[in-house]
Amino acid sequence: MSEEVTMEKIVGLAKNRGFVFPGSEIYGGLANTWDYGPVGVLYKNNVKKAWWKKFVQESPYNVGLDAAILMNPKTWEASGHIGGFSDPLIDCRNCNSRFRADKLIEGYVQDQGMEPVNCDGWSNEKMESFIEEHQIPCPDCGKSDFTKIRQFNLMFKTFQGVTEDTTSQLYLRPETAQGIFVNFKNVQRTARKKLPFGIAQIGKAFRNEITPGNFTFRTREFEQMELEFFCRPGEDMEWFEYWEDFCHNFLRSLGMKDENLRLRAHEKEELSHYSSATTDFEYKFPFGWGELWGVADRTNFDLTQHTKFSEEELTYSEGEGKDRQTYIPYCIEPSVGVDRMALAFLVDAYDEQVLTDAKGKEDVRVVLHFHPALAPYKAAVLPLSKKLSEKARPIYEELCKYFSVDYDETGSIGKRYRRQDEIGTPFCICVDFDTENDGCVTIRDRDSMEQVRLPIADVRDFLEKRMMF
RNA sequence: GCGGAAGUGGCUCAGGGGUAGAGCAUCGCCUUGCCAAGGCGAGGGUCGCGAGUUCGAAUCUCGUCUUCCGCUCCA
Repeated sequence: MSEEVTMEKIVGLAKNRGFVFPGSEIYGGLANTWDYGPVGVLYKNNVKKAWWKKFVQESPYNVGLDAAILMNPKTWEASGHIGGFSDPLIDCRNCNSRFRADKLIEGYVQDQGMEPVNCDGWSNEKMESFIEEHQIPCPDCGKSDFTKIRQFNLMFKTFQGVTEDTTSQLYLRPETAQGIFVNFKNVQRTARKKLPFGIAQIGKAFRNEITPGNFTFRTREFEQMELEFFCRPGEDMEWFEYWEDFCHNFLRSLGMKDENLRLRAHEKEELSHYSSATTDFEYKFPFGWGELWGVADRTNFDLTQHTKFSEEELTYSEGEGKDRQTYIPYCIEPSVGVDRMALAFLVDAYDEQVLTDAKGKEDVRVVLHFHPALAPYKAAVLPLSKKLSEKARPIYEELCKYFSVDYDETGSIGKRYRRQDEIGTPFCICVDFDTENDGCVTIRDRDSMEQVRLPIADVRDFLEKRMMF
C-alpha cells in the first residue's frame, strides 16, 4: 500500500497543508514551539471534541471543569512539584552524558551490593561529595569526572502583579490535575455527584522538559486531557481496569490501528511518587514507541496532601446512622496529551498510494484516512466547473451551519480531490451539470474513491451519520 | 549544555568571487469537464546575521544566531 512514514514527511505535510507551523517563524523561530494552522486547529479541536464527547457528554459518571492555569503556589508544595520534581542533574565531563545525580548514586550503590540508600532529602553538596568520595564512574564511559550538580526545576516561573519580588512568584501549572483536586468539594457539591464520579478537564500545561523534541510529541507547552475519577478505597483496581478498557476502546473506535498500539504496565521502581499502579498506552511513532496515554492509580495521595496543606477536609461521606462512613476517595487518572494524540492519529492516518493512470504513468497519492469525526473538514463542495458556482455555493453555505466544510472551485476536479485527500476530507460533494435537473450531487468517498449520487437534501444526514463513533 | 546536519523565492534544491536560477506551488485569463501537473501571462529572493579579505562577496575567512536530529523519559 504505501511507503514508510517518516517524521520528515509528516512535518512537511503539516507545514504545507496548514496543520502545524514552526512557532515564531519570522523571528527565526523558537525551539520546540509549534502553531496549529487553519486545518490543524480544526483537527486538534476535533480530537478534543471526541474525547469530551466520550468522557463527559456520554458519560453517566463524569462532569467537566476548566480551572485556571495560575494557582496558589501552595498547590505545588502539596502536590510534590516543588521539591520533589526538581531534578538534580549532573554531566560527565568526559563523554557529556547527563544523569540525575540521585539515580546515579542509587544505581551505583545497588550495583556494588552496598546498603541501599535513598537520596530524597539529600542536599546537592551531600550528593556531590558522595559521588566524589566513592569515585562513582560514569555509566557510559567509565570515567569519574562530573560537573557540579545543577538543579533543574521543571516548572515555569512567572510573576503576578507588576513587581518581580518573591512574594508574587507563581508557576504555570505543570499538569491540569491539581486544578481538579482543589475543586473536588465544589464540584461534588454543585453537581450533587455520588461516588464513583469523575471530573474531566482539557487545558494547557507547561514543563521545562530537559529533552523536548520529536515535533509536537514533547513540547514545553502542551495541552492535556485528564480525568480524575474518584471511587471508594478498595474499589480502585476495578475502576483502573474499567478506564484502561475505556481508553483502549476510544482509540479503536476512532480507527487507530491495533498494531501501532501497545499497553505497558509500569514496574514498581518506575512508578511515580503518587501512584500505586500505572499503565501506559504507547503508540508506534516513526521515531519509535512513545507514551500516549497514562492510566494511573493515584490512590488518595492528592486529596490527602491537599487536606494536609490546606487544612480543608477533602472527604466523602455516605450511609446513615451508625453505618455512616467518611473517607478520602481513591482516584484513577487517565491522562493524555492532546498534541500527542493528534500526532498519533495523524501518523496513523498517513498513507501514500501509488496510482497508475491510463498511460501507465505512476503517481503518488498522499491521503490521510482520518475518521470523519476527526477530519478537519467533513466534506468539500466542488463544482465540476466554475460555471456551476451559483449552484454549488448554497450547498456549501447550508452545510457549514452544521460542521466544517471546505469549498474549492480552482483547477481541475482531480487536483481538488487530491488536495482534499491530503488534508483527510472524507467526502467530496461534486456539483455537476446534471445537478440542476435532478437535484442530486455526487459524493466521492476518500478511501474507496467510489461515488454515490444523492439528493442535496439528504447530504447533511449522510455526513452526520458517518461522523458518529 | 554536548555532539551531528543545515540555513538561497511558499516548498524541494542547484549554482558558486563580478551584484541570482530550476521544478513544484500561488494568482489571472483561456481551455478541459469526475480523479493532479494543457496554453499564455504575472507576482515573489538585498542567497540567516555581523565583521574581515578584495576594485567587487550570495560565493573565501572568522564570528554569531537559528532550526532540525541524537543524549533515562512518562501527557
